[in-house]
Amino acid sequence: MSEPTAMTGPGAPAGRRGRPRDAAVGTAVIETVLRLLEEDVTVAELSMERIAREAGVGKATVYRRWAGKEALMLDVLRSLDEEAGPRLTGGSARDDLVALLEFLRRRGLAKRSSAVLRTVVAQVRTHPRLWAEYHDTVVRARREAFDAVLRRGMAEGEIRADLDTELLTDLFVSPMLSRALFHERSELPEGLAERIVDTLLEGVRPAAR
Amino acid sequence: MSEPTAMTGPGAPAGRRGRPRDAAVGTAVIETVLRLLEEDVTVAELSMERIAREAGVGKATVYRRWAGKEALMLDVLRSLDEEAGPRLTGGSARDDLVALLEFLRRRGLAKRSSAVLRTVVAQVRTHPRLWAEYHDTVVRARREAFDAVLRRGMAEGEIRADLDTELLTDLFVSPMLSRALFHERSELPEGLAERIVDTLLEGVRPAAR
Amino acid sequence: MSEPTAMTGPGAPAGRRGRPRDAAVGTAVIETVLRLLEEDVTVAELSMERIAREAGVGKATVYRRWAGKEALMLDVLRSLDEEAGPRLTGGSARDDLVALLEFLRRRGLAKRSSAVLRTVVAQVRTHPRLWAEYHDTVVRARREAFDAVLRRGMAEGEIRADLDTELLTDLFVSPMLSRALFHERSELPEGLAERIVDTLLEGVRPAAR
Amino acid sequence: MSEPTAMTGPGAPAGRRGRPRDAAVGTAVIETVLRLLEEDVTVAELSMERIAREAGVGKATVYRRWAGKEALMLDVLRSLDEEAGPRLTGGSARDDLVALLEFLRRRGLAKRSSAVLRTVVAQVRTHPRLWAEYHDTVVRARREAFDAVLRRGMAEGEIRADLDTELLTDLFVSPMLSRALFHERSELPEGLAERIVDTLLEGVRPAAR
DNA sequence: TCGTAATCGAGACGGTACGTCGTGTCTTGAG
DNA sequence: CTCAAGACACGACGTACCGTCTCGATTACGA
Repeated sequence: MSEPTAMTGPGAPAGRRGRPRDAAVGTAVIETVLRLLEEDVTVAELSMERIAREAGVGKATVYRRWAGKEALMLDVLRSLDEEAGPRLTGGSARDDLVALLEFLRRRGLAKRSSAVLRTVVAQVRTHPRLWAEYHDTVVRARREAFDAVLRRGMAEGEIRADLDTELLTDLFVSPMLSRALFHERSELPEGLAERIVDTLLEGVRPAAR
Repeated sequence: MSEPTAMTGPGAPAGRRGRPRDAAVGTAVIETVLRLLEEDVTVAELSMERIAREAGVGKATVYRRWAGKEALMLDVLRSLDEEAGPRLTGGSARDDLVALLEFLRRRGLAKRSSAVLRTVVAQVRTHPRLWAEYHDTVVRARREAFDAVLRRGMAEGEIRADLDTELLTDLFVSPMLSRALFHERSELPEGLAERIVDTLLEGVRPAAR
Repeated sequence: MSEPTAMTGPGAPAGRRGRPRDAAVGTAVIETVLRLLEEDVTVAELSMERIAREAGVGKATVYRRWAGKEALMLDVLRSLDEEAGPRLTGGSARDDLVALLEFLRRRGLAKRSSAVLRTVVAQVRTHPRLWAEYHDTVVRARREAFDAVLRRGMAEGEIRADLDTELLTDLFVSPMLSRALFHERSELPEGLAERIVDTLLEGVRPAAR
Repeated sequence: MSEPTAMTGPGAPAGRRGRPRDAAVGTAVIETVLRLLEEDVTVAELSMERIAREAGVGKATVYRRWAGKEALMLDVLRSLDEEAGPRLTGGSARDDLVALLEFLRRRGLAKRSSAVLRTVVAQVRTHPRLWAEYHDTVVRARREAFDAVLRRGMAEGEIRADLDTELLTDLFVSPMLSRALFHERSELPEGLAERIVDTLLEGVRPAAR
């Protein structure tokens, strides 16, 4: 996990004296949340009370690390994005775009990730401060990866240079994201990444052009 | 509003004996929720208790019509989609697609709709059954409108006929939707609909064509 | 039943026009309460809602006749005292006192009466106006019967004339009443009336006198 | 107060881990009930909600100690019987009987006790299990005190030895109790205890003896 | 080797909301 | 005007969580 939210995370808060924080506690809590979400526990049924109970941890201990349920959820969300992003070939922009989308598709398919994404994102979304924080770290990084690939593609003549990369990123990312967040897993079939990228590259207007 | 949730809405439930339900109650409740959301009341502060109190309605009366907060939110959500969809010119597919997206953009800009969309969607999203219900009514209708326009465009040679309309719909809709749900209002500038449609039509690959 | 409480009872209220009251309704309600009490339904579980439901009667109809649960209970209570009191021999005062107490004992034994007495009295007790009303009708009549017998006994030299009949009535009645109201049915054995009366007559101080 | 009801009272429940119960809470609640009853608050107006609010205590905290309103009332009732019973002279049985009854009379006169007795007894009475519990503790103790005095009186020839002490206890206690519970305070005049005891000792039959 | 100090699990605490039920009133259509 | 049915505003019920607060026990660091 990166740096936790407000109270600082599992490690000791600084150079204090006294019993140091047990790093295992932070892990146990986040793992418990993930486990419960995998077991189809609704986010609405996910009370701090229950999380602490199932993690075998005191409630105060949880609040010592996170300011509230949403702050905890933010860290849960971030824990998913710790895995290294996709390796980019550095070859054609088309292949890199496919790789980036394929990464999103695979994450949407993984039971763990998908459960979290589908429910937790909705929760964090409703807390402006936390959403901003999530956006600034995870989302921004993802967009910047796209941005970089797109700019390189423009430079190398593979992508039209007269287009806004912000808009382009949305055109590529949002179809995959919307399926991962709002649809069934069955709507993330193999080859989807390629189809999205290629359709966008070719355009929807027929041949004749 | 279409047919309400489970307990059936403001109208009489089935039998006809006894005092009939007061249709004004259903309206008052939904209007109250919309008002509170416009007043920047957090979803967390939106208790059934408060809704009933501010609507001047008994709590039991609310529960007589909706099974819970989320079911109520579903109807609130549906109430937003009652407004007539966009008039389609029946002219070029391109113009109809723009019209459909422009409708979404305008709704995302409207204070009322936007506040509700951002928060209520999050609530309904966490309840699979309700989300499915929302999807089956509102979302499906929207997708079918796109589907119809796309098929007509294919028939008339304006759209490539070798593409899956499901995927195409996602390509057109999700960029606009994702901005409405996840970004700031400032990211729904005028002309966005045209830019999305035209970029998709032309394709992202440069020149040669 | 004597005259009901406030709204006047089962008969039509006076010389009104319109559909006359159904006398069967009043009966049905009181019978239903008695039946439920016999079935060991606590008085706390006895809601107006349930009474009306089980009597197959509209709630408003009940409220048209009684001002509330306690007023209804008062009438239920009174319905028990409609049975003719004990036949007094007019012979010795001792035998009449025994007869009066024996009547109370038998009523305390009867399942129906006992259930009502044990629970309903407690309820009515907490409503000063209703208690006064009950006292003025049922209780006063009982005390006056004792009073008459005692005065006759005094006149005929069977009872000490230097005692207050109010106090004497309490001495005779309250032991039986307290067992009927607060103890088990098993504590109302045959012969209890005689033992109370005779002990009181003889006195508790030993022989020597 | 003796041992509270079911959940056990103000003290810790069993285990020893966790924050111990605050003894002040139990006291505050019972005192609040007594205060409200003294302020002529009807038993119907005595909601758990209000008790908790006025005691400045969380509702859950009340329910942690008492299973319901009636169980709480039982403890309120018991709190009245904590005051030391009357000092018995150990002299004549007659004087001890007077002292015991005089104690009951005074309690019936005290505003606090009287208000509680009249209303709380009614509540507890309607719950067989709680009434039994009250009976087994408070009432039994009172009866045993009478029983002891009576047996001593019998042994010393002051009381007829051929009588059942159970019945005798009822003969002495119930007249005073019935006035305390069912009559006005004015019917507990000074000297009442003596009159009851002496009348019972002498007997009601005149002269001849 | 001792405090001193922050940690831990446990669980009580004052609140607030939950969803249900009962109260007494009302509003239907039928008689 | 009555009736059964049942909706209505209100408010209490008993439960569950929230975030805070003690407890006793544990575990480091600095004196």
